[in-house]
This record gives sequence, structure tokens and C-alpha cells, in this order.
Amino acid sequence: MAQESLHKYEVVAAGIITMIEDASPHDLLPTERALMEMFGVSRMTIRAAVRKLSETGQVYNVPGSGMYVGFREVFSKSPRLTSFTEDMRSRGLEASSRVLSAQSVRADSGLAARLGLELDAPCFRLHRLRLANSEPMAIEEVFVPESILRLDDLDLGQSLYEQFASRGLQIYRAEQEVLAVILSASDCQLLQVPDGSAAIGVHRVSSSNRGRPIEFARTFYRSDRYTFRMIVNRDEAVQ
Amino acid sequence: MAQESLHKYEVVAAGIITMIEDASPHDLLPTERALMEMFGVSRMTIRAAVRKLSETGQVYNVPGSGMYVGFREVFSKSPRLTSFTEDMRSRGLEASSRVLSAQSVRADSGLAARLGLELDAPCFRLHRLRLANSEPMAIEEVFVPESILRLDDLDLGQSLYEQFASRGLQIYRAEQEVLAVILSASDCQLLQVPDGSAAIGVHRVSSSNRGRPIEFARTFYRSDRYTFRMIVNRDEAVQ
DNA sequence: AAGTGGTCTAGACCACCGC
DNA sequence: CGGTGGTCTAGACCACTTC
Repeated sequence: MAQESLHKYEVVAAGIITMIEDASPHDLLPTERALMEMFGVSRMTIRAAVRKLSETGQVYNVPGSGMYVGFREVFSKSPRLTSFTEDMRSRGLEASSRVLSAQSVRADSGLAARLGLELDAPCFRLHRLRLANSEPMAIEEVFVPESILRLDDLDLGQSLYEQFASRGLQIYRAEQEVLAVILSASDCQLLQVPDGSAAIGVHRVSSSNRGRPIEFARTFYRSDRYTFRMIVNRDEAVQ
Repeated sequence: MAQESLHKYEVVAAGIITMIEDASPHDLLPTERALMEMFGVSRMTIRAAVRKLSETGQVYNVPGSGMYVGFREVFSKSPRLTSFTEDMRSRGLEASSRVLSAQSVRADSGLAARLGLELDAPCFRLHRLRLANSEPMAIEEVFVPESILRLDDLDLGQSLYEQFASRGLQIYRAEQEVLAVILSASDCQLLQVPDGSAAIGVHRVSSSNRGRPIEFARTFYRSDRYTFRMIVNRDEAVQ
């Protein structure tokens, strides 16, 4: 069941991935010019594919030398914008959720600033326990302007992102802040962790492709079950 | 004092940045074809500059519509590999450090695996308190194989990265894991935070451009002073 | 229908690496 | 020195947005 990719560079990237699967980290890959012939595309298309793969650490380039298979597959996921469901799926877990509350609220100054709203603008707040393989994984608090989705129209049984999409709003981009917190007693109980446990907090403002803020979410992940993994690269020389 | 950039796309990126400075978020920027004429370069060079800027959220593209100034400058830093010194400098703070201990150790199984060494291979461990504007900000524990830098040759007064560089080893890439922890009583004292405080933990394996692991570092940042900020983008449609 | 960014071609020269 | 990735050109067609 081969997926029908639209763009050539995606086909090339998929082809390179199949090469990588049967190779060890730091193995030398064919040169870009050789890949041109193998895939019958121009060099820029090869480089677009390679860029995509090197962003996730699956391959890496050494100028003047060649292109190599990335280190370890465990670490191959750089931070990308994903829904909780996708994130869990990529870790081999099945996501579900339990609604703790859903209510209408008025934006305070902090929320209004984050979502680009007037003070006291109507929003709804959705408070959910997120589970992975039926075990508590995170507590999520989402605020959405009622100008985008009214609480009355909210279908609690359906994915929030799908409901945005059905209104022509697709989330493209997010500003995100990662911090450490100590959970409240009630949150510890919900997550089934010892009292006073630490958690990874993520504050996120998600926006449409037009830069319009769609949601502000505060999520607290169990730190015994969840970590952020990423590959970081340097632009220039070290300090 | 204009910096002499080597590449055209860097010159173009710098030029676009000066446009951005006098503009507001979501302002429309010239089209790529207009920028070609303005800078006298080809479209691919414009796009290389735009890619660089959009990685850090300074601009964003809307297909079929145009290119726009990014949201807020506060959030413009996506996760990149930086030294503590650079990281603090980019936040407008001056970095310093206090050595807590420096000793020779033997790699246990975890360390050996991370650094690609034999079990019991000699390494040194450097334990430092990192300060920003003379205030404690983080506790850092670095392990380096003695095959790369011997403890005897270590100059505690000099930047570790500079000592790598002087041996022809430049750090290009790192695998990083971010987690939340509760600090030990002694670490709380060092960081001057209340007992039982949470901290952001970062585990990092840094490698040379040849994929050779150079250091394993465990850093704990005060979570009241330090957060990770990043912009994340989507590749494809939402779940 | 016109204009936009996204993709793609078929070339080219360069800095750097390894022999 | 030849080969590598990094940059760059001058075109082209496409899907999509905007009017």
C-alpha cells in the first residue's frame, strides 16, 4: 500500500528512507549526483528531500565528504507541531481523553493578549485528562475564542482539531514554551502520581496559516512517562 | 560596521530583517519576485533567505497569498544548539560559572552507551554551577571521554567548547531530551531555590560533524528563571 | 484571470576533503 | 587533484488565493 505522494521530493525522501532502513548509523549514502540518476530528478529535488530528512536527523551531511545515515532512530523526532493523538501514536500508544469540564469564560488580560482578543471576550475552556493506552498521561486545558467555535457548537466526543478544520481553520504553527512545574494535589491524583510530583508544562498558542490565534493550551505531562526529544543543530561556529 | 557575509542569501536575509524591524507582525512583505529585483539575485537565493528567516519565525509564508512579518519577537528563537554562554547572551544576560568538582571517572553502562565507549572507559566529569548576571541559573554535569580531552589537559578557566575546537573538534549536532525533575536538597541550595523545587532537566549528547560523540551533559535549569521557547510548524494536515 | 508561493529543471562555480 | 556538498542562476509549470 504505497502512499501516493504528490511531490517528487517526497517520493525521493521515501526512497532514501528505505535505503536507510537496511543501514547502520554513520553509513555512507550515495552522492547527490548519484541519487539524481537513481531517481531521475534534478539535484535541487534531491536536496529538498535531503533537507526534509536531515531536519529529523535521519541523515546528515558532511561538506566535502558525503551524506550519512543518522545516529539512532530513537532520537529521530525533532519537535514538530502534533496533536496529542498523533504524538502518542508516534510513540506506539493509543490516545483517548476524559473531559473534566467544559465551560464559558471571559478572557482575562493574559488570555486576551495571547489570543489577540479584547478583555472579557467570550471564550470556552475545555479541561481534559489525556490518556495513553488508558493510562493518565497529561492534563490539558484549552481556551478557544467563541468567535471561532461556540461552546454550544462544541462536540465533546470529537477531535477539537477536526472541528476547527470543518470550519476551514487549520492549525499551521504554534509558539510554545516548555517549563517544569510541581503539580497540585488534585492534578497528582488525576495523573496517578505521588503527591508533589514534577511535570513538564507546555504553554502553546496555535495559529492558522494567516497568523490568526485559534487556541491557547496549557498541558502538563507526567515526567515519569513523557520527555521531549529533539535534535538540535548549529548554524555557525561555537561561541 | 556591516558584517561581511560570505553568502548572498545571508545578505538578503539581513536586508529582509531591516525591513522587518520597521514593521508590525502580520504586515505584508514584498513578493519573492519583487525581492529578486530589489536584491539582484535569483529566486532560489531569495527562498534560501526566507527559509532561514521562517525557521526562526521572523517571517511566514501563506501559499497563494504572500509573505508576512512574524508574530512576536519574544518567541522568535526556535531551539538551536547553543552553549550556555550564547544562550544567556541571547537573553541579554552575562554568563559565568563556578566549578563544583572535576574528577576522573569510569564510564558505566549508560554513559558508555551514550558516548559510544567501552564499559569502564576513562572519562572526566566536570560539575559546574552556571550563573547568569552572577545569579545561579543552572547546574551542569558534563562527561567527556579522556580519549578526546584528558583531565590533566583540562583548563578549568577556559570554555570547554574552545578546548574542543583547539583540538579540531567542533560540535555540530546534539540529541537532546527535556524533562522535569524535582531537585535534591543540595541542588536547591546551590540554585538558591526553595526546597523541593522543580527544574527543567536537559540531557544532551553532542557530536562532531562526523557523528563522533564528544560530550554527554546533564543540565538542570531553574524553572522560575528559565523556559524553552520555540516555534513549531506542521508538515501536513492535522490528524 | 492574475498573482502568489511551492516545486522543479539543467545547468554552473565554489570551498572543502581525501588521496 | 578529483569528488563532495553548498550556493547560485534563469528559466518553467503548478495549486492556490484573491479579485
